[in-house]
Amino acid sequence: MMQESGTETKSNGSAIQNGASGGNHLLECSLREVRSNGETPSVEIGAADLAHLQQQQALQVARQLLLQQQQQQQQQQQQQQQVSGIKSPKRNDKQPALQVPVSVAMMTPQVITPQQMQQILQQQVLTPQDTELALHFQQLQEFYKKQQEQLQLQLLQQQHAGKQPKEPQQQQVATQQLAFQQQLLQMQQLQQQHLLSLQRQGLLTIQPGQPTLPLQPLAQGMIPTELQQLWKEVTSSHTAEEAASNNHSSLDLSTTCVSSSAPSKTSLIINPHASTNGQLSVHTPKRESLSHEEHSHSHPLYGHGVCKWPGCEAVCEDFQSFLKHLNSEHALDDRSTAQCRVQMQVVQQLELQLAKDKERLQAMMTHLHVKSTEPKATPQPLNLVSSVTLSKTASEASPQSLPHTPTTPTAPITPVTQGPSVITTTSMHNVGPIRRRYSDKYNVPISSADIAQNQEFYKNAEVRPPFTYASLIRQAILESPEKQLTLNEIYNWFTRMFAYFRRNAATWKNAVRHNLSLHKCFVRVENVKGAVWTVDELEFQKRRPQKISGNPSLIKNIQTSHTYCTPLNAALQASMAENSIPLYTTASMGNPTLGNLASAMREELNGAMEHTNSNGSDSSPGRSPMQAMHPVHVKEEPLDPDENEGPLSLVTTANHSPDFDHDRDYEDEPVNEDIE
DNA sequence: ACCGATGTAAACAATA
DNA sequence: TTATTGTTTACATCGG
Repeated sequence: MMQESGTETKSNGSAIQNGASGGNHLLECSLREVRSNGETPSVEIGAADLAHLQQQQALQVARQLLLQQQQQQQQQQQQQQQVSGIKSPKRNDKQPALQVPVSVAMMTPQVITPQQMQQILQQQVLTPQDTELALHFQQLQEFYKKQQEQLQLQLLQQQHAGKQPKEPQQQQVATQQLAFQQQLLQMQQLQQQHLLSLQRQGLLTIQPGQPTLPLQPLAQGMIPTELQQLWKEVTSSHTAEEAASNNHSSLDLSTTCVSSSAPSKTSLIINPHASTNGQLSVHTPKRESLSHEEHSHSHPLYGHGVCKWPGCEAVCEDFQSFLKHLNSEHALDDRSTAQCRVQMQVVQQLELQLAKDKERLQAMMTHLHVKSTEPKATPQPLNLVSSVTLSKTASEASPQSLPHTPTTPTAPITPVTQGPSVITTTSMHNVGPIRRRYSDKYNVPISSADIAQNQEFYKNAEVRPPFTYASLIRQAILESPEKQLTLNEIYNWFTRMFAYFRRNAATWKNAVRHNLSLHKCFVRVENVKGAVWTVDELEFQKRRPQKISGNPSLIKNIQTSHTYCTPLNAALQASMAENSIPLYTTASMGNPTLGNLASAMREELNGAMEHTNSNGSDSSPGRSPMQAMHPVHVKEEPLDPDENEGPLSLVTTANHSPDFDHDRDYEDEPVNEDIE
């Protein structure tokens, strides 16, 4: 089982990495840019709204055009059937596959209106954390916008080129449709990746009670049955076509080849009325190319010398050749129409998904906003970490009460790990333990919006804290009044402070023990009650001297500085800005009661900010360590019942309050309970 | 490529 | 006997 998990993790991780190099990159970069520039998300979103609205309108027009065209084709088909009666069964089967999705896509304009989005964003006073959420929402929107833009351009291009008759190029149809299918999958992956990034940043949290993954609907439910059927047919016909014309590239089709080898096969793929449209293919650069030229080489369908028509990737030396290629190879025909239909399906589904995500976002923002303003008057339990200002909310009572999206109660926002948690729920079962690396910390915005909020965040969201076990253990010990804790008390601290550690107890407890034994900085001291663990600060500081070796003075500063959060935050922001790391702004870093945070955070960030002037504060024992926490990622636990540890009712500490009895509940929680 | 830090898994022993 | 605690080893991953 373990080996399986490990393997899964590895492969998953690589998959994610590969995906990270995809189209999302630009979006993420731009987002970072926005952040670094300090632009307000509201402005950005407002601009995006306008663009979105325009695109919606254009898209709607395009849809109508296509719809009309399709209707015309349907009529022609009926006429043709009546006259000739020559129809292959497959062809008939194909017809609905191509048309039904179109009608669906056209008739159900389920798009997110800018008004809706703005409503969401304006409904609440944006806290820094909300701002971050808004940014991510914008990021999502940008992604979908690009999708729609591409579709729109395709439609427009077809509209112009459609007046030119064209010859069916069935082989190309098959090939390109297959490639288009791949492109669709790629788009899904992009969305998955995007959602992954959201989740990795803690904006989407694990919700054990919700089975559905964000992307699951996209990969499964989101794909209409008709579309799947179309794909199947495309795939099968592609195979047939390959056998028939394997000597020809998809873009190097001769009329002879098409007419001799593909007629019956193409009928499986494309609308048989293509030839009845009365459109003759004239490979003439059209006037519309002028409009394209206006865009110069920024044509959405052209980039890096390659045609970006879905599934095409034909090499075009220059823009002119691209335009020729576009007009000749992607004229208005059944193939292009079908591709547009598929693309519309894609866009439609993406819109639907966006709507769902938007709802989630709204719920999240509402939840966070409410929580941030939520009165926190609940009496604090007296225990070893009683000094930590903990606000106990109802949601803390049980991991089951984690934030839920009201709109998708059955669709859990999957904790995203480095693995493929966004793929399918079933695949997640095998996702092995994820590794927390420094890079994770860097890539994740620092959620320092509010210490209390962060605490709440990690206490309620099963997001892995971006700290090493050693740092967390140390923090737990330092927070205790006597700077010493039993192992079980350390356990309790973990489960109390992090929802993430309320599951998979066997794993992380083993890690805790392992760290305690491994690191010299943890000293076991025999006590009356047994053994307690203490921290040897010198040893701890010596752990990674190389991290700040570049500037020895930093060590001094770190070890001696008692400036609290604000300077540290400034340093963090500066460093993050230098590293183009998106980060939250700090809302309450200045809270002196939170001074201790730094110790844990600093340890984790030192390595990342070697070049940063360390204004970090020293730890202030007895205070919260959570001054800055980065939602990194959430690990998807393997579904091994053996992972469950029995209730740890060993809390012998007198300070242990009944309020924390739920710690046991966490440990009782089945590891796989949240999955699905 | 190597090494250190880290995380995970597991075996094993001591102890309550 | 069982669970907990503690130690140790092995392996994988990542970044320097």
